[in-house]
Amino acid sequence: MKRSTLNFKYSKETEELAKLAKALSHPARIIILKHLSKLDVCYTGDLVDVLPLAQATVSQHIKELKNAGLIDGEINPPKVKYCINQEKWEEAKKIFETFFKEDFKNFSCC
Amino acid sequence: MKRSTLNFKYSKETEELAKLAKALSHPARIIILKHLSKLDVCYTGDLVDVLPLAQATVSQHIKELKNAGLIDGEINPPKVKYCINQEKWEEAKKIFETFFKEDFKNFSCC
DNA sequence: AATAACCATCGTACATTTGCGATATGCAAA
DNA sequence: TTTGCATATCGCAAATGTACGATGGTTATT
Repeated sequence: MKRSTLNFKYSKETEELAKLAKALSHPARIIILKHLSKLDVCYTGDLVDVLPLAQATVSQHIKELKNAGLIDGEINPPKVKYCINQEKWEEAKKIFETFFKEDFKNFSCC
Repeated sequence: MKRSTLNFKYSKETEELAKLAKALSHPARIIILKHLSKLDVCYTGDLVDVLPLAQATVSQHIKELKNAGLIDGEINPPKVKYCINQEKWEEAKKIFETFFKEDFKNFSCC
């Protein structure tokens, strides 16, 4: 997609926040993360059971969470075990915290 | 879109988090929110100046943030003044905080 | 070797998002 | 009244996201 301002780059910080937010922007992916946070182990089949979606679709959502770095998968055929990536999760937490910590100077704007 | 499980509903909480995350899922919208948090007043033109996008596109992103409830606009022709909706902002903050506060039971999973 | 179980990936269809130029609106100034 | 300014909205094109059935690969079981 074209940019009206040439060579413009969003900051790494901004890009990362947007990317993480996008990973969280679908209810199914929220459910997956919540589910993973409550179990010792978790297989794809477990997730298919708690979601109103076909196996192929769940697998796709899992893939996106992996791409965002929020979860890891351990292949143990014929099953695949998933879990939250602690390090990335803490990073995400901090990024959102920082964002929402912004001070307001416009208390009486609108 | 069809659901493989009939009558399934995501919880209000989950839906709201996903909705807010979607609002934050584009770098331009992050910039807009950050910019608004730093100024007493802010007009559409100011935002067009700091973004690599055409006026029509910026206007569209503003509209989405309004739809998410995160910002308010005060029409004052020919300009429109924008600001962050404090109440919604605090609500969003809490929702993300709660989500990231999840305890982990799978520390040694993968 | 054949079968079954679990899961990722492919191909496809449709919906949504993103972006832009053009146009419309509403007010202020000339 | 005409002009100009700031902005929203429209109409369109391209890109991306969402969902599914079908297929294929890997391992365990028979």
